[in-house]
Amino acid sequence: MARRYDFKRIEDRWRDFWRKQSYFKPDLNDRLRKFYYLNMFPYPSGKMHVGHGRNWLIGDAYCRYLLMQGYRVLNPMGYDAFGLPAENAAIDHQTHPKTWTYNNIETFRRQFRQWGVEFDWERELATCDPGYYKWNQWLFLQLYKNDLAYRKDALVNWCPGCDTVLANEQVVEGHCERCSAEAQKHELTQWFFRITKYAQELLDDLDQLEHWPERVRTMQRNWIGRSEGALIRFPLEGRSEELKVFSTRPDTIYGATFMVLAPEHPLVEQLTTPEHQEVVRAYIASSLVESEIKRQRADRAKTGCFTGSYAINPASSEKIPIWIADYVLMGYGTGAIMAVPAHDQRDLEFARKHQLPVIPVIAPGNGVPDGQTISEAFLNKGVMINSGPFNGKPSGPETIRKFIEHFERQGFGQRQVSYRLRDWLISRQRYWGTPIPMIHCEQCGIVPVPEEQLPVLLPEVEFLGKKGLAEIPEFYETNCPQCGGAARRDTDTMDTFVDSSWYYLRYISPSDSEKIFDSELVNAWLPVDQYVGGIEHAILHLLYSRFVTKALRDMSFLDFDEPFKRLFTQGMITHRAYRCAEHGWLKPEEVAGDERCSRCGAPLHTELAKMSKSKKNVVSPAEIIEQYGADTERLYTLFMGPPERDIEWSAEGVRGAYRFLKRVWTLTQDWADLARAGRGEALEPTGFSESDRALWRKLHLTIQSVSEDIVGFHFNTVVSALMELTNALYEHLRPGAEAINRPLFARAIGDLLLMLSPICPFIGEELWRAIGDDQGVLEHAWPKLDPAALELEEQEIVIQVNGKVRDRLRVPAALSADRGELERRARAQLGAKLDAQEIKKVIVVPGRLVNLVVK
RNA sequence: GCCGGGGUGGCGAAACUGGUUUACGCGCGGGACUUAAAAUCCCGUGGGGUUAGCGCCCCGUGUGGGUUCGAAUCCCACCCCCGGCACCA
Repeated sequence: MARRYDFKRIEDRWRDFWRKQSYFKPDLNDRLRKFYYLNMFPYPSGKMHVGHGRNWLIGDAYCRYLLMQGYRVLNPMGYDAFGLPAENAAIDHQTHPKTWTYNNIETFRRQFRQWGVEFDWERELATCDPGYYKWNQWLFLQLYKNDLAYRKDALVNWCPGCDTVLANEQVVEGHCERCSAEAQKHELTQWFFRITKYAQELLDDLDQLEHWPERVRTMQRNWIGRSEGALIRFPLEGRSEELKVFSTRPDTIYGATFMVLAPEHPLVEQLTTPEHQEVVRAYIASSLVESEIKRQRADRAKTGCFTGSYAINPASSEKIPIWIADYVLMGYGTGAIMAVPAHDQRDLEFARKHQLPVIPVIAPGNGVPDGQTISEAFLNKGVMINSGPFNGKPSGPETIRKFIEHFERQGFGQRQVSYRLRDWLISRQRYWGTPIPMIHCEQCGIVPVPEEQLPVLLPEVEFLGKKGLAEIPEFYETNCPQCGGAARRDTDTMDTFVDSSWYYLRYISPSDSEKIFDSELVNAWLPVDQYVGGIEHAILHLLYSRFVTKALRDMSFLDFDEPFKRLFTQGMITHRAYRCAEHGWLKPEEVAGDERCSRCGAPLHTELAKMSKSKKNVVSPAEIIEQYGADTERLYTLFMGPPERDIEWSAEGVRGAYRFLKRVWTLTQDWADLARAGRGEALEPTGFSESDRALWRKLHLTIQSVSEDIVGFHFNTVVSALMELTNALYEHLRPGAEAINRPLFARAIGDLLLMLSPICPFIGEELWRAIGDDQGVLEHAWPKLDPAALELEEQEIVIQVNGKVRDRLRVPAALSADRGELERRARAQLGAKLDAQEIKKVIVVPGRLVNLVVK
């Protein structure tokens, strides 16, 4: 009588069904129990593999659960569609980035449908749509108006592979994060966003984000890199200018025996005396040629040269030489330092190399160190020496504070906080991005495009390959909005991180052509209640979004401080990859039994890697769905391990998931008549048999743990709880139909199906109908926990001797909290074994155990 | 070097605020069904010792200590793995 589990027969029906229903389309005016769930929108890059699926399957399961809990769920979808990769791919595929991108979007839509992943499709957006990037430009203009966007000359990271500028964040260990080419330094005039203005708030507010993973907050803290210290002005010998330095150790100023400037420092030229000019110029030239990576290697020799000029140490009034060296970076602090070799390892190395004096100013407890001979800078606490009025004081924060007060009184320094965070460079010299809405006029200078003229459209040209807008006169030739004269458009496009820094706001009113978003609705629906995405965005995207939110708040467009209330970062799905020395990366089917190449028999190199075409270790959802169905992929993806962890895809694991679904299918189909009959009958716990009570309790234990675990993203334990309940049902049914309590059985199997549905919605809907309900699963309330069902009649109590389990005891629940009774029973049960031993102490944990401590 | 996370069976992993370690699944072994295989179902499965057998004993959550009647869980020291930052003054 049981029909086979034929997933192919059922899946399409439900795909169509969900698409027709309005479950996933909330009315935003209905704000009671609202929930804004958001996955980080994807870059449409061809086809998604099962690793990409994790994010969407988590989200879909979570939202289906929320719907059954009665939430108004907003879960929209869009595409981060601009950017370099689209352009590079378009070049490779001989097509236009637009064609390529929209084709991919179409593929993504098909894949979501296959997975059974639903969204509010009416809110779908793509950042490359003029209706979207218009507001990107508008945002730029607002930032510009508020002095948060500005232009400056900068030595920028230049990628020779991609022919464009990179943000600091896109340079990983000196290489382009995209194409791995070694980054170079170029001087260009570029647009920046003044994110540093918010450095302190971005740092402080991390403390409020208690529902963010600790490691993400830590990464952001590191990235912002706050350090406290002092800004100190050193007079220059024979000049009116001063040299400013930042130091976190102003207490060591008496030990500052020389100054070091970054080679790019603006004062270098003036400070270099004629007799040193040649050497200095040569040094600057050589250090500029050095790439950033090489320069930032800490183990490099400390090269540098003397400028010929001197500064006056404002504390000691000593004359000290000014050097330049490339271990001092122009981008941090003031680009110049006071060097205190006795208490800074880098300065010490430099001093030794160039025979500069070393004066200790903090002595450890055991005597005064000799500046001539020390080989390690002293960084610990001690007592101030050689420091004028500060001699004898203990070093430490208190003394640092006194030093700074001293500087302030003397007028040569003050407290200062410095950040590692730099302003956000957003200019890109490529085609496929949002044009920056600015016009350069010879007469009027830089003029913003008037808002009513937005969007500045990307020209519809035949794609030019690697060139940018600067090669398209039809685009850049324009008139000045102020004087009407001939002028030139800015030909840079924006970093795509600008596009993604506010898209979560746009979903609220995605097709509004009058304004960027509806402030009133945005304030009602945001912050996003739950944001989910990959850990790779821990810094860039999340920091930029936080910045933009704060900037918009300060411009009164919204009224909250942080965009994402909760954040969950899912781990990567990896897969074994095989490589033959002779034949390169191999597909799994080209690998012979004992990890040898099927062509040449050579032993293979194997590694666990992120799925990628190049390593040929991609698992395609289409294949899994063809063979086992979408529910199996969904189930396995959520069951394979804790979602925040990286994990290896396993073909055997997939089969296990499939086996479980078949068990649920068979169980339900075999007993569907009984379940249908039971649904109409009254459920009466007082009349339960012992076996009924056990099932009833198991059901409610399952409801309890499943509900908690979904909210906590512990989908792996959700699935195992459902497996346990299924096993319990099989067990319960073994004696045969006569003994079955029909309404109980109907309830148990119905609740099982309801709880399985968020994860496996196809089989859920199908079997839900099979047991006699004609309403959609999502129209049903989530099973309700009855705490009374969890109570036990009898409890098992562990008997321990000296903390080791020796026996067990069954007691009526009523007695399980009775310490005296438990002890009595434990002693009685263990009686004989104990006789020779003296019981020194008895510990009773009600409801759990009795521990007899014997001599 | 600094910061964060982690280390539990053959494998992926469970274990609530210290209280029965190893749930659930994979794999493996045995059995049933079958002419056979697949599929399915049932039983077993941390290591070692002991027993004819029921059992019983010892060891066991990276290592070494500690706190406690009792530690995967708390404390100290250390080792290893993953991630972030790092010549940032």
